[in-house]
Amino acid sequence: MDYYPSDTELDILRVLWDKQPRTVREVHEALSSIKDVGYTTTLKQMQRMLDKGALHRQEDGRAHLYSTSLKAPKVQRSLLSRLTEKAFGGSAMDLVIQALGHGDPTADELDQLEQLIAEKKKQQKDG
Amino acid sequence: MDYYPSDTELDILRVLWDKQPRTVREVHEALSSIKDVGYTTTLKQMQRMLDKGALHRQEDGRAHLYSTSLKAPKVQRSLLSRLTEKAFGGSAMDLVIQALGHGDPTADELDQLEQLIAEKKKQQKDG
DNA sequence: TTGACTTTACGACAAGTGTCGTATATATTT
DNA sequence: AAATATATACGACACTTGTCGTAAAGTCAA
Repeated sequence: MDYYPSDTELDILRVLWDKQPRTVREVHEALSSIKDVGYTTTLKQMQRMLDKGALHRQEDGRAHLYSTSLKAPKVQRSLLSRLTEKAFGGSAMDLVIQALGHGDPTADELDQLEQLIAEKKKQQKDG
Repeated sequence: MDYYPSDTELDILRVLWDKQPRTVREVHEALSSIKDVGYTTTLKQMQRMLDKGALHRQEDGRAHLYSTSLKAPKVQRSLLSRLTEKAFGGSAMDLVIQALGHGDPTADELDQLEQLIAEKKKQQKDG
């Protein structure tokens, strides 16, 4: 049911989330800047994602234009909940604390987070 | 270099983190409560983890006692940083916000988190 | 000692993943 | 038109993962 993209698939998804649609060449070039991989490797990976329904495409002359209809937040959430389940015994808070403890958040981010916490607390009081 | 346990490996690690050392039988029984899997499957999985160095073992009569020297927080951190990298474009804060937004934290947990944030802010001011 | 159990050791197999090489068709450039 | 470049389609291969089946060896009760 759920779809948990592999690391390489996520590389491709991130490129498309940044800008869609793109040709294989464009995706490949974006990937090249972060890792060394052959063009046909990227092509194959994208074709497999097409088969799975993670991508779709339209003709563009001799080439193809690929897009994804998967939404980043949704994919992120499913990956997070799997990790929460499997590595943190189901405790999302433990995960948050670990993630926060070893990151290097900016002041703005901390403020943003405080605000989110305040909202959560309010929700509890009200509902 | 880094070791990213698979989901099934994590199932086994969590059992051992809870109590060590254990025999294959014990681990298997713990796993049986959460999923339906054959004894030799668990055995094989543990043998593979032994090969990788994720587990070690000592004789105990005819059976073996398995343990892991991997520490939960360390494994959790490496999984988190991979996810941060691959699914959140490197932003740990985005991950935290997603994780928090869809969890259902208790008041205590929120307090704990606020305290952590306060510490972080203090660190910024001081250092 | 003969079964009945329990354990480990192996080998196997299907899926999925990461990576390419080659072939084929279609432009483009000389 | 011939050579060159570029796209897609395919097939292959090595590895990993999840799952078992079966064999072999050790243990224990009848």
